[in-house]
Amino acid sequence: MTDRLPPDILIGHLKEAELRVTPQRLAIYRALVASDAHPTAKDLFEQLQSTLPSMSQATVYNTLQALVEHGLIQEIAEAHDGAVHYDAETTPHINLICTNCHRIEDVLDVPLHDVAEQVTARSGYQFQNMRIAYYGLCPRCQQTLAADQPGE
Amino acid sequence: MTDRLPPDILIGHLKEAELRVTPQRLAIYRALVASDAHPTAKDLFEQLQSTLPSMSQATVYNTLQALVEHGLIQEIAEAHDGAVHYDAETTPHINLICTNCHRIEDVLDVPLHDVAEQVTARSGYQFQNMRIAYYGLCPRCQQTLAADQPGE
DNA sequence: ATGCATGCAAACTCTTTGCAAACGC
DNA sequence: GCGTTTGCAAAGAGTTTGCATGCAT
Repeated sequence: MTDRLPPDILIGHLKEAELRVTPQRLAIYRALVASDAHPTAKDLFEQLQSTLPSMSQATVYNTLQALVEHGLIQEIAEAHDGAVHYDAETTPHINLICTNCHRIEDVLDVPLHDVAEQVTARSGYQFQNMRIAYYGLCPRCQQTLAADQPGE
Repeated sequence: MTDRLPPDILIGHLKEAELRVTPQRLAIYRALVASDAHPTAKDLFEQLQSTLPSMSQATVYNTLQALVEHGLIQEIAEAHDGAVHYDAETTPHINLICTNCHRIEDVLDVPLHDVAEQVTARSGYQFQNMRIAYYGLCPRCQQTLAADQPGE
């Protein structure tokens, strides 16, 4: 778009945040950016077992915490499953959460600035971020449930 | 406003939900409806210690779970403090979350149906509920932080 | 070389569960 | 009286912490 995109743009993000570039951090960050499943710390830990067998759970938690603090990723706690999920998409957007299968999808193309501006104007808060959790049944689960319970 | 409000409207809600009306349930439900602080289970437990000293924490957790399942209250997990907060306001609205003092306020008068409709149309999801978390600095904390750190 | 990051294990918090006694309907 | 709800205590899950070793800068 502007310059060429180096293959290690994530390394650049880490350096700009003044975080040391360790293999663990880079692997966690890469896995999260590559995923669209909004994984938990445990998900990432298990996924990276094959690549970094010696990595500890604490490192995953510490790293995710560091990335959040430096604004590189965001937390999602809206899944109501007791675990914090993470999201590499840091701009305000909508999370679609299926109350049956508990998957989380992103909706990036519904504009939210109007809502944000209205809230800012009325509340006097200084805007930092916004997250919308939309709870519903995904199309797949609608069909499944309709088939299972024809009466309801 | 419309009719007279009977003092035990909450009892009616419990009965409509086919939940037995126990002193513990009523006290928890009342405390939550009366509060605008979006308390956690532990908050409610501690608050009700003086009224119901024999009540156990498990009862608070069980009761809140039952109230959520029957649609009388809602969970808020967006505070990112590791605990689930609860809200007696069950219509879609915006939660204003101060990232400095961690208080949660409601914004009830910003319309959200447009956003909900757009998402429903694009996603094919069957709408159930929506929750908006707006993160920012409340006016009080803006002043406090400005005074503490004049350079930033 | 300096000091931040990692790995390990224990600790901590929040929440859930099992079971007997108590209570609402 | 029947079946749900409570209270207690223990267990469970997710996350954090302390400290010595290792590694990025």
